[in-house]
Amino acid sequence: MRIGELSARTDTSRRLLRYYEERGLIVSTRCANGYRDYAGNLVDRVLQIRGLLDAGLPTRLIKQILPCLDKPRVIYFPDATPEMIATLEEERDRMTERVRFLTRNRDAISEYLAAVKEYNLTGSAPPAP
DNA sequence: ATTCTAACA
DNA sequence: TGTTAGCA
Repeated sequence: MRIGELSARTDTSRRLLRYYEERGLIVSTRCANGYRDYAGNLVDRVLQIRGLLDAGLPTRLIKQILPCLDKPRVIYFPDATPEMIATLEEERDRMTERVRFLTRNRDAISEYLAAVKEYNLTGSAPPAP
């Protein structure tokens, strides 16, 4: 598929897709006219990348752990330096904290919503506009 | 019509 | 990241 389709299927701008390629996060072949040609499996990969980026990981780290994200995770760890391991452990812990944060606020909103619904069912009539 | 590279009111 | 220019 060309960049337009990948962009639509991943809800990612073409500009960003070219940038990810420049960073070595994704690859593409070229058609005779010079247009980039992407493999279908990249849809999942781009989504994966966006998730990692959103979690706060820098592209250079993502590039290193990307092989572990593919279907056959039979990849060996060539350049798994202890520094990188340490950084990843930190990132993982930050993600854990974020999950706690999000879970807490999601639950708070759920309770608020439940309370509002209950009020509308039993409370008095709402003010007229 | 769509994509490409390069560059920045 | 967006946007724009000038091509192909």
